[in-house]
Amino acid sequence: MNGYQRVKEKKKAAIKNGAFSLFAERGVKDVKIEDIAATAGVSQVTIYNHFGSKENLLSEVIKEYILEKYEEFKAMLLDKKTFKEKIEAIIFMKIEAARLHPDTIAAMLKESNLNAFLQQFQEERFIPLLIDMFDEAQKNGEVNPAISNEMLLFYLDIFRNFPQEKFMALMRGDKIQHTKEIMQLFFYGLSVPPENK
Amino acid sequence: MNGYQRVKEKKKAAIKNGAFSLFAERGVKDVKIEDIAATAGVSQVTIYNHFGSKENLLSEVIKEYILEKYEEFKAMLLDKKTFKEKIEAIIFMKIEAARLHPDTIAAMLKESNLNAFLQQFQEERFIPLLIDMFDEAQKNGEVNPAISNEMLLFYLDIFRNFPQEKFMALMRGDKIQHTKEIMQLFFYGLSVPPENK
Amino acid sequence: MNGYQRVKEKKKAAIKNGAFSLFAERGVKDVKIEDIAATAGVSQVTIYNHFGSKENLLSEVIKEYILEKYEEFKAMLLDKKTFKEKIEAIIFMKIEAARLHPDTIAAMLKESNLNAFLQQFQEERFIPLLIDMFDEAQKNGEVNPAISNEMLLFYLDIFRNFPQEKFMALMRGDKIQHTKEIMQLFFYGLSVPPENK
Amino acid sequence: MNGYQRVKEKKKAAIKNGAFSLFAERGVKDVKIEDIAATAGVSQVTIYNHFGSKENLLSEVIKEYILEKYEEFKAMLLDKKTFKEKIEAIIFMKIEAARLHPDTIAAMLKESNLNAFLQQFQEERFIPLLIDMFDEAQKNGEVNPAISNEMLLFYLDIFRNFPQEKFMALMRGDKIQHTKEIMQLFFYGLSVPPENK
DNA sequence: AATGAATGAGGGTTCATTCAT
DNA sequence: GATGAATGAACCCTCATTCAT
Repeated sequence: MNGYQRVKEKKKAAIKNGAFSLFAERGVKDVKIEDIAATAGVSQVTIYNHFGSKENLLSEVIKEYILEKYEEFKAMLLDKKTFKEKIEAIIFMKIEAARLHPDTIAAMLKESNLNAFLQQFQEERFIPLLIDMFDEAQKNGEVNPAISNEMLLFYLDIFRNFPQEKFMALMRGDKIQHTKEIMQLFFYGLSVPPENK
Repeated sequence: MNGYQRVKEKKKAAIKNGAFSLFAERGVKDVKIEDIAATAGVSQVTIYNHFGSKENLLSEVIKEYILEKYEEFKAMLLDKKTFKEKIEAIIFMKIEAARLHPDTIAAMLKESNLNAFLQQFQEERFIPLLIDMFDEAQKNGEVNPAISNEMLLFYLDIFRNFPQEKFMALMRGDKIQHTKEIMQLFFYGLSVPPENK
Repeated sequence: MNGYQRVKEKKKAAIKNGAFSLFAERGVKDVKIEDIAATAGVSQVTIYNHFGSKENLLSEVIKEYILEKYEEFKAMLLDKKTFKEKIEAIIFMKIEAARLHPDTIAAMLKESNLNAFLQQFQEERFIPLLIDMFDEAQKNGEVNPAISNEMLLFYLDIFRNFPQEKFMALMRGDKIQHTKEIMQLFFYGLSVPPENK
Repeated sequence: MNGYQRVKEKKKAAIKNGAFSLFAERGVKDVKIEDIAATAGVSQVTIYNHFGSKENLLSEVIKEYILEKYEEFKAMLLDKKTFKEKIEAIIFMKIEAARLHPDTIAAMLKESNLNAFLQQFQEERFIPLLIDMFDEAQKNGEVNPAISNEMLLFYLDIFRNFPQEKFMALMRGDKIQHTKEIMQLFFYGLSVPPENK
């Protein structure tokens, strides 16, 4: 890649970054091309030269975001050793994302026409990683072996999509205590956990 | 109520119902007043005569929806006797709502300027009902008494806001089995429940 | 006229009065039928039953106003004896009108389709009165006999149409002194008046 | 100035000119953006790109007009030597304006939100020029020194605001004779002027 | 005769996108 | 390749007026 192309890629990246932030902050419908152009310090037409349309820009932005998250996620799974650590890390990755762009990511996905892509990505990449993780935990006796794979994924999703504002409010209280409680709820639900008996 | 008023109330109701459905289906921004008018079988101006503005119509529609849900909720709590039944009912109320208007209700609330109203409503009406329910369950030993009120509310919220599409997909499988599993997760988390030991 | 008709006429009068005030205050274009209805305490349709259209209501309102002013004017001319008194009264009638509805009367006339009527009324009724007045004053030596009728009318009009806000501001100062000065200007212009020589 | 700017300025000027004419002819309320766009040979949106809103366009148009008139006025005062010439020129400037846009300028000003600006402009720019002119004329004995500044300004305003249609009608008669008469009225009022005695 | 309800015909404004330099 | 300027297609909302009771 020569110098010229590098500059070009930088511009594209600047546009994408700005667009992502704006989309996440305000929702796709409330972001004008004009805003993205201003944020990236380019003209509106430059955006069209690079991306063709707003919809297209949105798609590219989301794809990049998903890929990035996927790599991060895979690395994390390798890094953490025990099941509990992994679960904890998954939940906190979600929290971090939520803190940065409170729940508009989901809205962004909806506005996009990437359903097929996203589903495929999910099925072929994310889910296998999780299934492996659960399989191992069930073998180790860390997870109730009676629960089906699909239910486990669903359960995890429930925890990964908890309402952010509420969570953030909670975490402004006794953070360590609350974290313990959440993990407890995740592993033992409402019942009294064995170690307390 | 005279003839005029009866007709008027009917029209207003027709507009509200149509507006609610459209808002929930497509998102507020993607619904034109023209669409609502066509759905309700009136002219656009009639909508303005009744509601003043799109924003106002949105507010009224949401307020009505919330109040309705609240009454339904209160009645349900009185009807169900045990804690488990109540929890089950709560989750299934949410599911029913989700089935009818997949997760755009939240988006509607965001577009509205009812934040203050909603928060107050939540704090003064919904939450007291839930706190009472949990208190009683903790006294009865049905719920771990070490868990704080705020954490219990948060936990319930997690379950009430689980991702709909996934849930609907799940329920197209073995419904009874899955329901049992969800309740188990809610009460015992990932751990092996006592009765299975 | 029976009781029924009397009530009806009262309603019409109430509508006209309200309409006149509103038209004069805000300008015809900025007054909605709705406003007039509210001011008169009737429904919009009642206004249509009585007047047929906004334009028509405007016409009737103006006609009535002009006729009233004409009668008042005629009476005043009979009442005042000397030419100076008459001129003074003319100017002050104009001022009074201006104080009540600052310069929107002219705008009202423009919005109406009464040009023909107004011109005829002017020519056949108002102007003859004024011409008589000037003729007499010229015969008495109170007015320069070299000035033509049309120029005299024009000169009078100049004084009757002076800018209101400025005048009102002036009158908040030394009223008596200013009134004297205006009369002096009218009769002697910028030159030093004879009595001061 | 590059090619872009030149074209842009031309377009802006074309829009302003067209807007001014239309506003003056029909009154602000009766001019649609669509009309202005058609007159200037651009699309409606171009007008919004340049001026932001109808109200803003009106303001800019008025401001430009006022500034232009001010410069013209100042130049004229320098050009004319004697007091009488100046007064005559002032009156005829007004007449010319009236001939081009019969008394809708005032209406335009009313519709605008420039009251503060106009008042300041008046007080800081126009009035000082006139005060100087009168001061000098009073020193020279051309004007009755007993008349206060405010009254002189008011008197001049009266003459500058005389009813246009009437004046135009008059001027279709013996123009030179009438002009002489008006000047006479201005300087000597209704009384017999000294030179005729 | 009077009213509550409804409406047709517009008018201002916005925004993604294209044109011309 | 990048930009300033221009635009078509909508959308919200208003108001004089008519309909139905």
